[in-house]
Amino acid sequence: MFRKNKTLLIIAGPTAVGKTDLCINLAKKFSTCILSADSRQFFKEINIGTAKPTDDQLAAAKHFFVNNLSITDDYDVGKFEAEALSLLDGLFKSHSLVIMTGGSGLYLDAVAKGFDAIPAVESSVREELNLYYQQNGTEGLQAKLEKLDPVYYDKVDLNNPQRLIRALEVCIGTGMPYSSFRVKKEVERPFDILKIALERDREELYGRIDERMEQMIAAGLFEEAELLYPFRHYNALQTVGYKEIFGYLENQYDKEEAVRLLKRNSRRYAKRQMTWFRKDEGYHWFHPSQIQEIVDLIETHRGEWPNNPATML
RNA sequence: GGUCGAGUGGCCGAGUGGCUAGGCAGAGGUCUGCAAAACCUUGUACAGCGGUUCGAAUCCGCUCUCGACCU
Repeated sequence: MFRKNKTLLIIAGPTAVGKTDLCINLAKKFSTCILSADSRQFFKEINIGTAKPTDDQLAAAKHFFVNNLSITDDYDVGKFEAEALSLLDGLFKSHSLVIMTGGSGLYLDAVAKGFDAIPAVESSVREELNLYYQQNGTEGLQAKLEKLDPVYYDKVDLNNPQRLIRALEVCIGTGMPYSSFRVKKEVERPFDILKIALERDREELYGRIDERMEQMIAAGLFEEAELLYPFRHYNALQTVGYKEIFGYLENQYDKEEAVRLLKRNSRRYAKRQMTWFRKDEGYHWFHPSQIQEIVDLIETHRGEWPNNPATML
């Protein structure tokens, strides 16, 4: 077995499954760093509700893409893909193994599988489309798309305004049908990729989610959300953990209901994440406690065997 | 022992003879630049038995369970 000297280890998994602890252990064991692929931990202003690594954890292993953006920044997966690739390029000069972890399936896939190259479109196009949507509804968007890109029109979820708007902004911004860019070809990365996904029993996971939400609340989640209230319209704050509290601050419901929604929406989020990871057959599944099995898999995968198998456990 | 009331899917809850109530929770899924987002799908449930009827969750009887009151 040949030794793979540039391996990107992906650790995926639903929220609260235990990715952070496991990754820090692995980072220490393999003397490497962690690249976060979490679409909310980027933002330095939102802390408690995103379950970011603690200061101690951040100190225990070098992290990238945590607290690197402000909620007022415009950001998207495309940018993340480019930045992550260029960062990895540098990291692989000094590390043979780098860990990427996170719960954002799309972000993980962007790095692992690649995205079609679609020209950037000015944000004003989207703003106009959002306005058009407000005035003409989903039907209006559908009608536009049917004219501009009948091929994609047949494929999209016609009820999903976000999908419709994205396709339209590309059509309008580039003058070419969105479908003409969607070749969906998986790219070959200049490094090897090993994909691991973490799972726990549904009840166990939900129990952890509820418990962690209580901890977040005790740590001041409501207070943090209140401070961020003026920024609630930023995309970064359209997120589980904050939007439920904004509703409470607007007196749409009481605090008890806000807590219920916080927990419920976190559970649902976890469910969606699992749906995403499940359909990807490239993942090796483990319970977070199976660290030894995970280490074994990594070492086997890289063709590296421990000098003395007796010390492994 | 008697009188009265109630018994609807995991929970709440409408429905008084024929038309999928609904909500909550849950489950499954979609996904290429807002993704912790957005969107889709999803339960013949009427306590049991028998009867009336072309047709019953809805009417009648009995049984069971729960509750209230009475003795």
